[in-house]
Amino acid sequence: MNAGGLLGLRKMGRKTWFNDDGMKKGEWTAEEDQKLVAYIHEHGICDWRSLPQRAGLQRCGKSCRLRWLNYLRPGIKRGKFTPQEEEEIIKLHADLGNRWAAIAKQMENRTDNDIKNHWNSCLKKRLSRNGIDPMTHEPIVNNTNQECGSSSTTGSTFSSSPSGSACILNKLAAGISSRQHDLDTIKNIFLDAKITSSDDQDEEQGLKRDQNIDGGGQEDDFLILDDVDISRYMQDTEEMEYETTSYSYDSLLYDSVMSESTDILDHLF
DNA sequence: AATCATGTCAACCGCAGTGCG
DNA sequence: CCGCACTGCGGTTGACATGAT
Repeated sequence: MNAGGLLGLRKMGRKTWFNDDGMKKGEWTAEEDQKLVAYIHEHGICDWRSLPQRAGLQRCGKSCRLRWLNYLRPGIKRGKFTPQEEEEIIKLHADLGNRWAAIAKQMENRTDNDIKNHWNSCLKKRLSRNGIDPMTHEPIVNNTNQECGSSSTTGSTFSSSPSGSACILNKLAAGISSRQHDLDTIKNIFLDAKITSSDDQDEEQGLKRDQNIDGGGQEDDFLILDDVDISRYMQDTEEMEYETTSYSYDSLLYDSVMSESTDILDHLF
C-alpha cells in the first residue's frame, strides 16, 4: 500500500506535539506510516507496546494500533458512504446500538471510527430531521421535553422525557463537559434560573432558558437523566426525607441543585 | 471578499474487559 | 483472589474543508 498516497488524499487531523514521556502525538507523517507498514508486513502484529520502538517510531503502541486499524490496514474502504451503506448502518444501529465495532464487523471494510464519525456527523441528524429518534429508531413523540430526551449518546433509552429540572441538569452537564460555557455563562444560567423559578414559569420562558443553556437550541448530546434516575438518586441521599412533602421530585431537585450549585459558584468567584 | 456555521475525519483520552503471574 | 499490563472500544476533540450569508 502507498501510505504516502493515502495521506495525500487530504491533510487532516491534529498538529504534532510531544507528551511528557517524549512520545510523539498528533498527525502521522508519510514516513511514519511507511515505517509502521513496513514493520508489520515484515514481522506481523505481536505486541503493540513494544512495536513502536522496534519499528523505530516515537509513538505509543496505542497510537500505532489506531493508525494501523483505522488507516493503514489493507482493504479499508474509504470515502463517501453509499446510500446502501447508510441504510445498512441505520439498520445495524437499530439492532446493535452504539456498538460501532460490532457494526463495523458486519460491514465490508469500513472501520468503526469511520462508521461512528458518519453516524454522528450525518446520519443521526438526518434521522432527527425526519422525525426519527436516532437512539430508539422510533418516531419522535411531540411533547415539550422532546428536544431534551431525543438525542442521547449514552445508549440509554427512556419511556418518558426528562422533566424541566432534569433538562437543566442535562444541559448544564453537557455544557460543562463539552466546555461549551465559560464560568460567567454558567453563573448567569443559575442566576437566571433562580429568578425565574420563583415565578410561575410558562412554557415559553422555560424554553428560552433551555435555549440559552444549550447554546441557541442547536442539537446537542446530553447526559440524560430522567425522573426515574433522579428519584433513584434521591433515594440514595438524605434528601429523601423531604420526599414525603408535597414537593415533586422535579421541584425538590431543582431547588437542591440551585442551592448547592450557587454555593459552589459563589465559592468559585 | 469576509465571516460564520456546519461537515468531515484523524486522532486523542479514559474506561472496561481480559489474560496472566 | 488480586493486581497489573495490555487491548479494544466508545466518546470526544480539534483542525481543515466547504457551504451559506
